Amino acid sequence: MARILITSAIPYINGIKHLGNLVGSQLPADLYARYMRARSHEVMFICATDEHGTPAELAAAKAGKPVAEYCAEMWQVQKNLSDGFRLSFDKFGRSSSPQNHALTQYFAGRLAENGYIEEVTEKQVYSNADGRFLPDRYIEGTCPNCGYEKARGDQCENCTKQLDPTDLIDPRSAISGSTDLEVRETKHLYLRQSLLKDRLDEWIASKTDWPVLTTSIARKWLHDGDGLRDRGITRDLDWGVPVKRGDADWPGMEGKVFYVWFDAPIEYIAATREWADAEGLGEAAWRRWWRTDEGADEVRYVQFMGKDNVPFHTLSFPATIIGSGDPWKLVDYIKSFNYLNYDGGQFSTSQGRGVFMDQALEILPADYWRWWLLSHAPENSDSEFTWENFQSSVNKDLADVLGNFVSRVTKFCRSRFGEAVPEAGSYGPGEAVVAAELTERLAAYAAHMEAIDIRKAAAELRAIWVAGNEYLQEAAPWAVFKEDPDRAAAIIRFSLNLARFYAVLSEPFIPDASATLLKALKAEDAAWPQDVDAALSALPAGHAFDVPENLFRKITDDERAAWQERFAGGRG
RNA sequence: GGGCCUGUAGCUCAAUUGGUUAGAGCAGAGCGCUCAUAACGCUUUGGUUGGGGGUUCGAGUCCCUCCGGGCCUACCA
Repeated sequence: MARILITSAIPYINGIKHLGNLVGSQLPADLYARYMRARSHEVMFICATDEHGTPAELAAAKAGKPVAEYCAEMWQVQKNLSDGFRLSFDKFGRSSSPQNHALTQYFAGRLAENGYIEEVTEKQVYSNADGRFLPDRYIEGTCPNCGYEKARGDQCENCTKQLDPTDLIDPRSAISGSTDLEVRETKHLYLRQSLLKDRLDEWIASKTDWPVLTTSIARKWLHDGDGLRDRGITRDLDWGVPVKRGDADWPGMEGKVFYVWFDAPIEYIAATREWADAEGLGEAAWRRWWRTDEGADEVRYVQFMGKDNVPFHTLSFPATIIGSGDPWKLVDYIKSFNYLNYDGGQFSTSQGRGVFMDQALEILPADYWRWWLLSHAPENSDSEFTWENFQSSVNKDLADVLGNFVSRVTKFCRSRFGEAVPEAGSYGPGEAVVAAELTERLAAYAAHMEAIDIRKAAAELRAIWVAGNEYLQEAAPWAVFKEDPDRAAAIIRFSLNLARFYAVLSEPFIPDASATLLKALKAEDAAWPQDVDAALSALPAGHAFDVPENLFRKITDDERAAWQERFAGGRG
């Protein structure tokens, strides 16, 4: 048994996430966590909300609420949706937690002691009307290059030229539209990650088994221009972790907070501490996952994230950990994902285009989405959600192949033998062939899950389901029953055991259907099969069961058409 | 502008990292079965691997070039 630490990129607090966000980190992380638990490993699966930063403050203001209250409410909304999708976090924390405040300040203090923090005075645009400093992209104006009137302070969307906010003609606040802007001096802390460039470079170079997507982004940042640049880790905002040096005040930094991307990854650690605190456990309970001098040297740490998060997880966060000089656990493997597109374009929050987590659960149970999203996870390139594809995957894979297999076996048994596993007859060569095939497929399935090859694992699982229908067709118990009822009994006993076997193997992908099936079969043993022959005898002769309701219903053409229209966007 | 990824059957994706005749699922066609959610099984039709050139005994895979799609480019997170 091993110990596996799994973190999913933490979703931003501002609003409900869409299916692309879900499949980019939380859902595959959940699949992996469930699989590792099923294999009897000790798992710590961590997620949280990322609550700081300008967008959270603006969203709260728009909602007319104090930002703390807004975040607390949105945390609950996201927590409910996580539960709805059966995301099996051991802790769904909050980056605004006291634990994260303390740890973030601690890390900053350690980095300062070790010479990795620099104080820099710089000029930034301040909006008098908004009463705040404006991030570059919150300043709009006319592009000096192409004349586009809605160019942002960091880049012109029209001509793609990179800009400095002071380049803009007629600059105004993107928040209020106010032109009452001025340039003020402000002091910030910079993380001197350039000093760690060689160590990070060496570390990344050693990760030869990581996805290309992960390492190529890291290498680009390490080698672009003059190499890895230092990074500002503080902001002039109200909502965030106050800048402190450990427990001590930081002279000159009063009223400032740490930058969201400094405190967000630290929340992985802090959330584990939140878990330990909530469980009434001591310090050692969380530290054994994170401190290599306190047990974490035996931990395998795997992170899941969308490609936009890669630089922070491959560079900034490791720089924070290495720079602390403490034996904190560094990530062992990073699984990164491309984006999921929606029906020929992108998901769009502002245009209401695409399916969002709350809407998805309104129209269909979580398993339907989990299956489609995971079996089409954007691992190698951006992938595409279409309603036609979704409908055919759900109807074919879940309803026809798996659901109908369970249905035909349990109902046939009920009508011929009653609602208990039939006793007569014994397994023969036909069953041995299937068991041999399944032994091979089970090994392949496990190998893909270990390697986090999600689509391949899904394809293998489907093939395992199909094997049941092939067997049933070949064995034809409905015909055999007329001549040799004992033989038919053995076939059905084997098939009922296949159904239990499927419930166990499918749990990481479709936990609800798996639970429903196990319950109907009254199966006490849901352990991962060590031996396929043994597993296919787990339900003994005479074992009573219930015929379950259909595990999955089909999506009709009318529903598909209606949903396609409803989620097309255009603010309708 | 720079960097990276990507283009394979009507659709969604594979192809053991340069190795026989490029494979699956869905959709289409035919046959079979009647236990089951009009479900299942078997057979089968679909490809100049975006175009062109090159390296090699051998290229979907490597190189050059052109065309298309996407992401990143450090103050959104």
